[in-house]
Amino acid sequence: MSANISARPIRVLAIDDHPLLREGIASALADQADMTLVGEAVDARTGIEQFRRVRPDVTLMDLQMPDMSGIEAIRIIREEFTDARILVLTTFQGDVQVSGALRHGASGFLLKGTLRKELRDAIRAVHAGRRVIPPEVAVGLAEHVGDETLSLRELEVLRSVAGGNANKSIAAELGISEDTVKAHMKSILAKLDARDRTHAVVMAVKRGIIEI
Amino acid sequence: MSANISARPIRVLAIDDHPLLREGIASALADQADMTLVGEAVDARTGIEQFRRVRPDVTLMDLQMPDMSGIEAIRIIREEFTDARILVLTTFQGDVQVSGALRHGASGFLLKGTLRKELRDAIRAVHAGRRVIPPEVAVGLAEHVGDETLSLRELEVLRSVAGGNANKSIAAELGISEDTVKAHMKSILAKLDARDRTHAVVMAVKRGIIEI
DNA sequence: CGAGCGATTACCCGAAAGGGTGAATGGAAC
DNA sequence: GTTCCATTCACCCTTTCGGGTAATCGCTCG
Repeated sequence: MSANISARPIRVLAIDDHPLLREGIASALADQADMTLVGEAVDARTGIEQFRRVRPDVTLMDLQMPDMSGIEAIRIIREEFTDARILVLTTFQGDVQVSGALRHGASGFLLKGTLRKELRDAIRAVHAGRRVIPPEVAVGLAEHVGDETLSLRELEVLRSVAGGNANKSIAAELGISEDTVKAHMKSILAKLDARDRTHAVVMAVKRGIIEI
Repeated sequence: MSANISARPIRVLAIDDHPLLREGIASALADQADMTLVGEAVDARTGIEQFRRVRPDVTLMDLQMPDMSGIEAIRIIREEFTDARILVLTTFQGDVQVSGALRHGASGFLLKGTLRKELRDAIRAVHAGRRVIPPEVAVGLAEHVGDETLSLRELEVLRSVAGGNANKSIAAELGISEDTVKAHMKSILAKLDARDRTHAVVMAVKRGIIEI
């Protein structure tokens, strides 16, 4: 099944703030003739710098990193290098994170429960221009296709709600009337199909819309 | 710095459902003369079985596993083997998870951002009978020492609140009066120092008291 | 056995939430 | 320019929430 037998190996860059996981990736690639790990980075900023320097064929990227969201990093890289192949390596963070990453140019996903062989197959597939979406991720995505997204203002309101603020406080915080906050809340509840503000926060966290 | 130069090596068991991370652990231990990986398991059940079979000196255990909480697995192992040394390898899950693991016999913690060297030093320290608590974990713990814990009933109520249920629904669900639910809510808000039910759910999730 | 605690219920009260409806503004897209 | 949409605000109303206070019951731990 190994492609690239005689061709130059697939050059891989790993961007992840978990040293032991990077170690595992290195080990999974070490004995493969058709791929080689050409760089590692512990955060998004150095990851992007590394990308510019080594120009990897495939980049493995974590979504949660200390300095910047992986999605933002993907956007920046793909803006500069349109043909960059980026595989997101993460625990499932909700459909919104996933669709955001895909929208900004990710080529696929790998859950961290991935086996060595699955990792290697995914790298080859992505390098060959295919998309890699594990079934559980695809299902999570499918559950919310066509859902309306929250507006920026609605996100601000929802984050404040998650902080335990009443509509009146949120109104003061955002410099708008309480009635307006209520209007936003109505829209938020409808869009998230939530029963009350608490449920809305829970749904938003589950779906990767906000973090707490 | 390596202890155990002439003694028999420290026998290590790794229980974690992330294959690549286990690979990283294996790789970090591979070139160490004074320690050896004697077993691996992907879930708590087989992890406990493995423990009984190989009797490791030090066990590395993830807290989130598919079949059983790592804390429960720690309890079971320590009930049978009082002198088992267990190192919890996890992303920080909130003070309640941490204190629960310590209470049930964990010897220490390692965040998944741990370096190879830190992992090896921690294994040696735990094997020597010391506790290993990273500063950030200790700080998280310290912030809530002396806090009252939620009763079982309060947990049931809070989980239902997180599901978007009104007090009246919760009352029906639990077969008690709405006034009783309100009484529990008052206690929950006080114990978690939360401003409203939404805030209470957020705090509880952050602190590892409930999962969503 | 009394003290303490968890669980239960009741009542009163004001504040907050949320549903319905309608409407004005302003910017972006077409 | 007109349509679409986010944002803003208002008024109505009922339901729910949350604070205060007090009491009963049963279990456990000194």
